[in-house]
Amino acid sequence: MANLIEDAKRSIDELIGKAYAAAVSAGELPEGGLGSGKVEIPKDSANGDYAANHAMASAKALGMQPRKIAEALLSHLELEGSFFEKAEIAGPGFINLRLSDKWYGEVLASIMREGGSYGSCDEGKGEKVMVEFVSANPTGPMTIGNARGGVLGDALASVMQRAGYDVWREFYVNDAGNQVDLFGKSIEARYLQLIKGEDAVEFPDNGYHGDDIKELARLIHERDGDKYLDMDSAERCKAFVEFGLPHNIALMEKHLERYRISFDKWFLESSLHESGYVAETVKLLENAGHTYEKDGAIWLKNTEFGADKDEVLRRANGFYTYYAVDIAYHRNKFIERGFDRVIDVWGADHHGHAIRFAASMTAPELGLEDKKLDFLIMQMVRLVRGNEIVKVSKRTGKALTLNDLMDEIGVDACRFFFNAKPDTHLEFDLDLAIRQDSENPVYYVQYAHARICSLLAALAEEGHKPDGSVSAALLREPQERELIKQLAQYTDEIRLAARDYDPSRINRYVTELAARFHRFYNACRIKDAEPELLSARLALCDCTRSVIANALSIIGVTAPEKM
RNA sequence: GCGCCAGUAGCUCAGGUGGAUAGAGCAACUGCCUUCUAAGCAGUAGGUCAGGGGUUCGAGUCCCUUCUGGCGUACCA
Repeated sequence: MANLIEDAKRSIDELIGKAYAAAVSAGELPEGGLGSGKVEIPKDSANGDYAANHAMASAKALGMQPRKIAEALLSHLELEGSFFEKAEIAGPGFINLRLSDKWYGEVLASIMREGGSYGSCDEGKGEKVMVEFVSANPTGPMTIGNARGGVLGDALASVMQRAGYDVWREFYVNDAGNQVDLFGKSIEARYLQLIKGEDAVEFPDNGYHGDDIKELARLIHERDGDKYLDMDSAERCKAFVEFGLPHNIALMEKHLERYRISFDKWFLESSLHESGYVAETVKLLENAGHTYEKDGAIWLKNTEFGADKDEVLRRANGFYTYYAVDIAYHRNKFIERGFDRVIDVWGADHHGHAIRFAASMTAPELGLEDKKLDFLIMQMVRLVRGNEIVKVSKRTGKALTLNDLMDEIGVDACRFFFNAKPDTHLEFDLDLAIRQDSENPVYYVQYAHARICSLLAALAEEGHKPDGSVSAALLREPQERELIKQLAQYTDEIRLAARDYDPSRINRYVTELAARFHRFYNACRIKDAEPELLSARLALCDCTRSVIANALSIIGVTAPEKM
């Protein structure tokens, strides 16, 4: 559970606090306390490893010039035995500090000690969190948008697990409602076309045009022949849905498994209808006076909760809307299943719904005051082929599927590529994707890992093995220090990725880690080094290998031993 | 119209709650393999941070405004 970055910052606060007290006793600084200064890592390491602005922050309170304060503090700064070996004043009054061997040694020691759990922290304190993601309609194959939502949700869940949350992954299956009816009608049309000929049967407006629907019709016909021909349409569609949905859900499960995502639960929308939970939830809102009737439908007075418009809960035809079902579903998550926090990963095409829905969920009768509902809205993936924008739609059936994508560029590249910052639009060039081989950063990182593995193997043959201890005092080359500093950063990176719901930080982190390793590798020979130096560098390599593998496992990318 | 997200190098994107000279990868150019994996390293070049105001010691970052792009504003989900 080591976080050497935070430890170093805290240590500086303490050292400066002590220096201030000493300076006050010596009569060099006035009493009254030091303002709350901030410790930062300067962009340019010429300004030290850490920079403290305490002197500047308390200039007003102490009635002195920042540089004078800094000088007084510096003269009483006791660095002996600390994480720092040197301190100096720079610029308007920054106190810049340089890390000591002790700190570097502690970084490597904690990695060796904690192994695969290095980087974890207990920020989450065991809070029960559900991450609901993908939740693609089971009416067709998953698209490239699901590729993004998939890694985003999965990597977020991983990052939060490591940050000490008790995490649950869930897929919500929309196996009821209008889209499912349409799905049944689409299969029906294809089925009848199969028998009567394409021109003899009209295809429904807004129907699903994809080839997968034709395939379902073909499978049904293959199994049961003309059996459904004379059946009542509603009954026929019901039978087709009962065939098509499980078929599609199984396929999604299979493709997501290939994509290295496994859910704790596939939650069926239909179960909320069957148990009467939707009706009960709507009743709850009705009884509380939050609804009214208009044009035969039941409306939620959503403007009461600050939303910009009201919403239909039950349609004039007696069916509940997705909106009512969503309220019931989230009530179920919090109340029935006791999650403290729910994070829904949704596409930007649902952000309007997210805002209004969040408002609805504040209805006091739902009892969610101390619960937290968050939305991670990811922007759309824009598909281009060269200069041409490719429009995708599940209905028109032109979408590039997740599975096609995995075939073309591989799971590793896919997961790495799509783990991008959620709130930026992502441009995906199909032409580029096909030749996303060596220019893809995922290979750069994997290469670093493979390089270390083969190095460790080669040295093991000569009898050299990491022995679990290391003298950081020997690792004084700038490339070695930069590499160790990056290793130390990992814990903080996980904490921030979890806090900001931005697992793409890990991509950037691990790419930089690989870069620093490559630099170190080119600058520092390991094989022919003096025995003690060799041993220290070997340990550094082993730590790097461990952290690269650790970080890649969050993104869901493999760490190959050979390339 | 209103709302959400974005606009940073030729391209794709980083830039924790304002800090010192705005970064990386790809593309371009120049070097480095008889020595641990060259899928690598070192270096050069590339910028009015969309435009305009403002806040302050200090703004890519905060506020206002204009422009551009994406998405939303269904008795679809």
